[in-house]
Amino acid sequence: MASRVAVGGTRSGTTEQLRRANLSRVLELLHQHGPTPRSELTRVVGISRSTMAGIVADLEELGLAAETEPASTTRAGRPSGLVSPADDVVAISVNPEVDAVHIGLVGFGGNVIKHARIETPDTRLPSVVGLAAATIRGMLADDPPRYRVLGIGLAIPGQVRISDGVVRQATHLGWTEEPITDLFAAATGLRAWAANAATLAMRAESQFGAGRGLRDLVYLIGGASGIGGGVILDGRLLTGSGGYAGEFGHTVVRPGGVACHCGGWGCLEAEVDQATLLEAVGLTAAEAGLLADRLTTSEDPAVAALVEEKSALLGIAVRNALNILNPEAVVLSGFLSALHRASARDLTEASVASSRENVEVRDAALGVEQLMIGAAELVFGELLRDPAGFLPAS
Amino acid sequence: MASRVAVGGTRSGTTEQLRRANLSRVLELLHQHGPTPRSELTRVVGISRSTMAGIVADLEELGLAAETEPASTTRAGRPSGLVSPADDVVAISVNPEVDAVHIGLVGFGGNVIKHARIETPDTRLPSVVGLAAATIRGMLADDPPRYRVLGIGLAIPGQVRISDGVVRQATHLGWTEEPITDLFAAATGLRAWAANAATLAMRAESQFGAGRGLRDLVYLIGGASGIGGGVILDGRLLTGSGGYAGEFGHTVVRPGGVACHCGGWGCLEAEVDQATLLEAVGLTAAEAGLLADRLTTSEDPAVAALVEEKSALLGIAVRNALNILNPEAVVLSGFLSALHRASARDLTEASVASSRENVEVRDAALGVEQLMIGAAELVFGELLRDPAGFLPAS
DNA sequence: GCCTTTTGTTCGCGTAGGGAACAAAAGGGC
DNA sequence: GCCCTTTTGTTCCCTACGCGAACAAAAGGC
Repeated sequence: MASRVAVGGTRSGTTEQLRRANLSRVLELLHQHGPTPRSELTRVVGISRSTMAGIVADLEELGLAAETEPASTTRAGRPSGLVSPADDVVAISVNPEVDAVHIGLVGFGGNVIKHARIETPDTRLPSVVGLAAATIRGMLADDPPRYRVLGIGLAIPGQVRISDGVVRQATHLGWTEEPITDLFAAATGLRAWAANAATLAMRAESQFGAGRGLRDLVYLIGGASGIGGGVILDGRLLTGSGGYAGEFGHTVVRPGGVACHCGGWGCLEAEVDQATLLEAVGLTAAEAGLLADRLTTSEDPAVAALVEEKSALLGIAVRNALNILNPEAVVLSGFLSALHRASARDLTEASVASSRENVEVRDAALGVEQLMIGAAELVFGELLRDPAGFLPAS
Repeated sequence: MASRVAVGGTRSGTTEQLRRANLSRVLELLHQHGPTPRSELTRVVGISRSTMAGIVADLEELGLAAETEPASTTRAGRPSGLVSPADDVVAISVNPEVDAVHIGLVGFGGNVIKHARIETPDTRLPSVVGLAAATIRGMLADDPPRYRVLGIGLAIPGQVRISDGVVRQATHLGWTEEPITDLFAAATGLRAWAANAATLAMRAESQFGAGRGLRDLVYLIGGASGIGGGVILDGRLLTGSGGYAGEFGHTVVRPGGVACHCGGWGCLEAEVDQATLLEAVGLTAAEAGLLADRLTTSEDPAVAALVEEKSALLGIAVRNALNILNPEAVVLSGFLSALHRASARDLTEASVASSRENVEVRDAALGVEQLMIGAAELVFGELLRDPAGFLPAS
């Protein structure tokens, strides 16, 4: 109903912002829905045919879209050209883990073109940067160059200050106050952006996964190191005043309960953790992928009781989130998804009736490519915000 | 940094939206900051002097602003005309309570021009509408007419469906599924909008009270009928997918605790209620205004213990809100403010460190006019969204 | 009294988008 | 197979908006 018009740069030219905003709008549609007939773009955006002609021409000139011959038609009337996002424009995704680095090449629409997992025991930052830079060079070593690279998106398991791309703390990797985007930029000559991995996982699910098409979404992800999450409201990522919103891991689910490393007691993260569940079914940390299956098939009554107890606690956190945020869906990922699938409990029960209407609890839909897509979204998001302003600088 | 350009109506004319957006922007500044020199408007909005001249001229022509003689100058240079919001443009506020109806006349900037409290034991809707309509006629009975009335804003103690202004349920007044805005429109010939009273109280505090100037805000209000609240994120009211976000009253603060009418157990609203506090210090419901004073001055150790217990429970709800939303401030109103002032407890304690940084707990700043201002904001909000589009129809 | 500073005003320019008229490309009926 | 209808692309002109330059106006300072 209402569209948003983002201001391009600091540049003046308010009439110019119109074109920038329209370029952004159209490219966003292509990114989200893939190849689309020009006539449909015209309808959806609600501008005149002549204007849309100019916009598509601009996008073609920028090399961001291509108009191909009309697809097979079904109705009468002159067929409309199919506008597709450029297939040679890519973002590079990097996700450092404790024992490996994931590196990917992702195009428009969350299309993962390449995905490599490079094992390494060395998590020191210079080493990781070097390894990643070499891998990236390898991926792009076509002659003539096959891809136009927009930049690098980094999914970091830790706190990241978005404004300048500095890793404040990534405990598992032993990084503190590292200007990681600058390091990657220097090593590769590409622009780089970084954000928290859980946030990016949500972003991926929201755009192309379980949250596709939803405007209001709560995301909860459970991993070895705790519980993270994020919130999308009215189609936009909730950041909070300091950028630290979405800490569902520290929702109180049992006042006076287990002490949490945050200094509180009874936090969701302290009360419901992956290690306890793994132990109950005899799995190691590396086998976390099998958790859902084991929890479901186990015939041990102790396991059933544990699932029941933990999912009740998760239910309290979900309930609070529903009452406060009234989203369309709650998406569970990681071991929380396993817990949810193993339990018969309706996690929305006992929420205020009006907030339960039409709420759905879903499991994450994107598999191992979740983070590659999320990290790439970080880069594509920059492009989509102002397509004409993004490119000339690269 | 980023300005928002709102789409006017369904009307086309994308270049026209620019002017509409700029009119909106400038009028919003006048509404929020009062009379402002034109040169300052030019600086703040960041457009050229010539454009601002046209915008101010448009606003004057619409009768929404007036440019007066230069104020007393202090620096060199040609003095800039002072642009003021029109002082004859008003919204009418209506707030039905169980034993009375509040009716007000409010101008730009939350300026309450008139405020009447009409006692009535009859809460049946037709009776309330009739009473209000008569009072409104009386307030506007100047000849020639003194005010230009934008419309009526209704602050309802109950659930309201914003989209069509239907009261879904107002238990205390005994209303169910009432098309209240239509009824008021028919009775007065004015346009009407309705919303939940707690939401409007927050809106008032956010614009002109304790939350003035803040972009991220959590609001909690405690009244005789329970605990309500709302959230402002990135300067915008959080509505949720169904419009029922902000139900802090049903945050779980003691799992398995007191049964709540919502069907759950241990909700904040069930665990912390006004009646219990009033009883402890020997006040009646009508004397709720004295609560903060009595709680503070009481020397009864039982009262102190009660305050301690209840504020600890409130703290859990606040903590959850902080972790999930990371706001700049939490504003407490009604008896929650009384409880907060009587307690020495830091309500932000035990939140995740990063979410506590720079968070402030404040008490509501607007007094009895809070709801009059909030209800008027409902109407002014419509005007400000698209000044040129709003007026011609009225 | 003149200079500087700041702001309002006027005028012409560039750009974006709308709309009408026409052209093009498909299907459908006879 | 031809003509009509439908839908869309294209071209051209018009309008609205905002910018910027040049000039005018109104204040303070020396």
